Amino acid sequence: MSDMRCGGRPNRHFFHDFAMKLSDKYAPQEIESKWYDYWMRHRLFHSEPDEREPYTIVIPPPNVTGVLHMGHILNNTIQDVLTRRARMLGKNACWVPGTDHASIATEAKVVAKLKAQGIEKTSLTREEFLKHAWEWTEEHGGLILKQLRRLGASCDWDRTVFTLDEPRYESVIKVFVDLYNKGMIYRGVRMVNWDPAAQTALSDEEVIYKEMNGKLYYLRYKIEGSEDCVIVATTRPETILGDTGLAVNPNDPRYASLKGKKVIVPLVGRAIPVVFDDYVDVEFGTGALKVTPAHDVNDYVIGEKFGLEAIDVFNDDGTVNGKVGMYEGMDRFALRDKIEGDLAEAGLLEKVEAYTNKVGCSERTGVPIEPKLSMQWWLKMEDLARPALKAVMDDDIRFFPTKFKNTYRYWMENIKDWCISRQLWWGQRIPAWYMPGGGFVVAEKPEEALAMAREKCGDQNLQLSDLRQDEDVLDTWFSSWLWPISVFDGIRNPDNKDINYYYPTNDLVTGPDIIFFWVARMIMSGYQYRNDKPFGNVYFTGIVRDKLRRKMSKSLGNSPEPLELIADYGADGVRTAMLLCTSAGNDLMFDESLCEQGRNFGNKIWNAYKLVSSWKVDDTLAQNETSRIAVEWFGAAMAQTRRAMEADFTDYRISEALMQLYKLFWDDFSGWFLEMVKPPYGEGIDTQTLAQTKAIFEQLLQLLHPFMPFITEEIWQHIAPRKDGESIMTTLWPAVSDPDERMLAEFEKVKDAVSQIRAVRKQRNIPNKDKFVLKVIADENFHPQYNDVLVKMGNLSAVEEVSEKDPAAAAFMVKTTQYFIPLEENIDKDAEVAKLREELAYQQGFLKSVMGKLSNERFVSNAPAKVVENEKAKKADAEARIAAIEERLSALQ
RNA sequence: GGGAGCUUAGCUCAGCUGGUUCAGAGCAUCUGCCUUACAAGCAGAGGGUCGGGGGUUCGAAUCCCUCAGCUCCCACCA
Repeated sequence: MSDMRCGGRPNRHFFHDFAMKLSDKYAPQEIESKWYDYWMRHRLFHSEPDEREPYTIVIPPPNVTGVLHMGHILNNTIQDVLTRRARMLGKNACWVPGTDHASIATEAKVVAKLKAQGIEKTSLTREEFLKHAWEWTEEHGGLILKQLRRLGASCDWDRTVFTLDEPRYESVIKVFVDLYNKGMIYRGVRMVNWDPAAQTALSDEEVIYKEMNGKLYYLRYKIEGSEDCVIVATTRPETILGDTGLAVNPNDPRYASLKGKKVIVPLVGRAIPVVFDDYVDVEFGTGALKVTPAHDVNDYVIGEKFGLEAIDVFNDDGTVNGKVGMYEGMDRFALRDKIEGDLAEAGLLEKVEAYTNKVGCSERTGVPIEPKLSMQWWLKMEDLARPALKAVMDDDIRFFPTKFKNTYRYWMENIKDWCISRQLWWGQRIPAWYMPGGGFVVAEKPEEALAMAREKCGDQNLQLSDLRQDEDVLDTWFSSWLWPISVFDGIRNPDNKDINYYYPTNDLVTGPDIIFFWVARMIMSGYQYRNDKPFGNVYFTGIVRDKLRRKMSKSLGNSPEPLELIADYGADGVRTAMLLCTSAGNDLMFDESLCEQGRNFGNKIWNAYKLVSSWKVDDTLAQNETSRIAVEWFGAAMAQTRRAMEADFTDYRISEALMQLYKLFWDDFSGWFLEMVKPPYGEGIDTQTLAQTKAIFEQLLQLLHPFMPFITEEIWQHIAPRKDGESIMTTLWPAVSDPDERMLAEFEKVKDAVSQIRAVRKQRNIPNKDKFVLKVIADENFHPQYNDVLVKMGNLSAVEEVSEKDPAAAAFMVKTTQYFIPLEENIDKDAEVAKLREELAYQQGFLKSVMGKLSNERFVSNAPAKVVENEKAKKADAEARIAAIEERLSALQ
């Protein structure tokens, strides 16, 4: 993109030098790295506790080996805007960055990488594997945080942490031991979601249901001692190996005769009892359900109820084990096809239908989950959930948008215990040690465990080597749920300076997809370990989609590469693009053309600065009236915007806040203010106006800085002399003040008049250079104090108050005021008359509707007085306009 | 199967507790302009019976009912 600066010399800027030639177009590339380095060099992002009010955000930690995608751009742009704004409001802003070890995802990547090198994980010891994993982490780790710097993220990088670094590791272990000692963690055999690819248990939240095209198989189960059979529909015929029962609904007359009977499992030959349970849906399939307690959650429940055996027929990798003595070693999906064939051959397959159903799949590996009975560690959730639910329902923690409160409540009220153990190596290893004679002890350190074991066993000669530590690690979320506390080391040192100062944090910016995984659990841990909420507000972002509403994904290839976008449009441009199309909780349709808009805005700012910097002071000049008004009016306009932005930020309508500024800068500042104070060609500008313009420009830059940090710093550094180490980011935002509403309203009329003058010029083909006198019949909507503005902005020779209408003129109205532009050539009477009639008809229609209301007794008696007054004013207004139009019409004819 | 949300200009969306900030914004479009900051620009203009139907009300984009379409979340239908 070096051709972006074609024609211009390379931008080389020096502090305090704003007289030199600036390039035509804003070239963000070198400017951005320059200022980021400057901010870093002066440690401007760093925060230490002090007497100021803190403002804290903890980053949702991205996967340590992840790379930046558009979702990160969105999420982190918002966090940066919030952080920079807070900083400029005088708060001690601290945005803590970090990464997540992402146990399953990272372990899977490392396993795959080793496999590519011909190394099987199973051939490695735990220590060897972890060494590889750490190497991988160090090689790829933290790249994403470096990429965030390109975006301008003002994180306190000195505070960068990792969920698996030593303090965080120890914190997790400490919490595990504590919860165990409180009786909230237990070990037990339960039906878990088993991922045969990763070979680990998963929590319910890690299972996603995918619609899959499959088949519904109708199998024949012979009734023992009879030639009849029961037809059973199933989507998983391979699980017949584990069938230990057949269930039918007790109210189903078709099967009433089966009471006390047994049926024979096809191929397997096992005789299994028929049980009667309401769970069975008479409508589905044939109304008969095969029961496989070891491989289906519902079947497990039925099995428990009727004392059916649970036969686990699969190995951990999803292949058939030797328990049944058939099909041993086959993969579960290969088995399905094989069994279909074998059943058909044996005449035990009634029919097969196409069938789509939802299959639970692993969030990480994508393979279908195998429900499996397994010994795991569990965390009781009931007590944890209670205060966490209350906090959100009472708006102690506020959700944006609020609709997620419902989702949250439903989950919290139906919460199930959390399976926290994972059969992986990459993560915090569960601090439980098994004793030779059975039983286990839980302790933070091996030595403590040994002491406890000796105590428990009554054997003082017991050695550490006699104990066997649990092989499993903890769910990644069991470390990230402590994040707002652990980043400040508040678990290990609950009374340290940082945690006491920064906690609770202020805002959390994250996606609704992890509301249960992460948000809810952080709230729980917050109350458990700090007795306080972890954050005050949660801003839920939407999903970044392309303009066709498709989710951005690698496979579709519809996701732009963020760093390329930044290279092409500048970080400020990309940030602006993101912010322009986002609102809390709504998906956003991202289109690269938005980046153009963002870039164009940067260019607009750049050019405005170029203009101002080109002005030469003429200190013999006094400030003219137009400039005086411009400064005063713009102050009011800026105050109005400032106030509106404050409201927008309160509601986290960040897109709106930026749009307010966008319009203020583009329309009001560039289109009106600068044009008003701009000196005529070849002339200088008075000292006061230039100073005031620069002061205004600086304030605009300050307001813009949280959104567009780079360009605002660049110009701010140019616009006035700065010391090394000074930065716009540490200045204070202009305070909120009340705008001069009266002036704003009056000025709107002036703008309207100017606009109409320009329209007349265009309609009549009057060149912009040609000056003329504007005549006006003054009334209460005309404010002569702005005549100089009208003259300058309308390019008039003068404004003249008259009392007579000028029929030979182009006329227009602002509110009730009539203006005339005398024309040298005769006007097109017919066209003018037609136009006036059209306007007349509109006004008459308007008047009629107003009169309709006012003549309606019920309206006058029921509506508030204020509303009625308003209608009366509208009536008077319309009447005045109609009178004016009619007069003009008669003058023309 | 339950729950939540959405439907307003060509596109993306604002419109809070019904009444001149009610029909708006940005982008896109059209028409003029290379006007000495900016064509990545300037000036002007067009464009919507607020998803359909019904109701409440003096008055509905706004409240209620109903239908249609879309989206998301939760749930064990084999």
